[in-house]
Amino acid sequence: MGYEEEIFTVLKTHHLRLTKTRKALIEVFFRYEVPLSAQDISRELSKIQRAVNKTTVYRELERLREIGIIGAVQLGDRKQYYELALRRHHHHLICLRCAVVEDIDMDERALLGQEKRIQGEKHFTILRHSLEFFGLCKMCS
Amino acid sequence: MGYEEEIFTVLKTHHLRLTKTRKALIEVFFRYEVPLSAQDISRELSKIQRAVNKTTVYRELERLREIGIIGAVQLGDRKQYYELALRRHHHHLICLRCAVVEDIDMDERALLGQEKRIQGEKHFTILRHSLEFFGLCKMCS
DNA sequence: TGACAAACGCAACTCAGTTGCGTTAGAGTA
DNA sequence: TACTCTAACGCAACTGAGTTGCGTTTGTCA
Ligand SMILES: [Mn+2]
Ligand SMILES: [Mn+2]
Ligand SMILES: [Zn+2]
Ligand SMILES: [Zn+2]
Repeated sequence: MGYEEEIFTVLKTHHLRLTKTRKALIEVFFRYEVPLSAQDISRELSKIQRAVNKTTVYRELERLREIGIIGAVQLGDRKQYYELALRRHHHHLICLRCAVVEDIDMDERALLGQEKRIQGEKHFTILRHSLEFFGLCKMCS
Repeated sequence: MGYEEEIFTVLKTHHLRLTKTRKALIEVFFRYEVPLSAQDISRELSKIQRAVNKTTVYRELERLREIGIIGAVQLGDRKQYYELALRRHHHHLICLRCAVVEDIDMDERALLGQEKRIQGEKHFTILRHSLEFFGLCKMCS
């Protein structure tokens, strides 16, 4: 079963319908590898003649996040960004000048070790972490 | 020279005056070890009979950030938080249920190694990183 | 094909932060 | 101490991201 089919199965188990809007919105995430904001989504849907009200976009993003299809990312400005949660865990490089975003894979074994230590010391259950790198991209530095 | 005096010297070199408001605002940061929002600052200033207009708070926070006295932190909600930049580099544990925030120190040697590798591979100049841990605190888990 | 809940659009709203502009007040100088 | 210059301040109006309530439409399943 491909990723898209898997997603549609997840929707079904949550009694979420496969509307044209929802399908188009999920496809937007498949077409971009960078985190997208509500406005990004709106713009992309308009481009393909599937314009929707912004309330729908926000509600949809929240629903997809709740059921784990997308995940929220914070890139340092006041917006929420989202990306497909099925991508393997990774972090981002964010250019402070041109705002370009790049996915970054890294060996997190040391980090997971630290998490384990912190959980023990602080009696805090760590569920997730956010790690983003800010700086200047090739073009801007 | 103590920290406060050092800060006041920095202000002077940037031609920033030592107003009652600015002094009180900086002292608020010294009294709390957790990141503070503009509203937190406003509330604390009101408590000590030094209430100021919110525009002043926002402008002041931005100025202090520009000259490096405070640094911005993002804790997952839509607000900006700030803390004294003179604190040694550290990260945070954030409880997803009660929102309590705790400073966390960790060995970042492995992380700095990864940064070096990324800089080389991606031709991206990393200037800073944000690393926050989300989960459930002792009381909430 | 009918019923029912999910999805949708719209307008009005909230909340964090910003802008323009006129007034007030530190701080260096006379 | 008074003078001057500009940083700092308050206020009102605004912006932009996201939210809410509610009435209407549409998918899905029987
Ligand atoms: Mn990504
Ligand atoms: Mn801290
Ligand atoms: Zn760049
Ligand atoms: Zn808690």
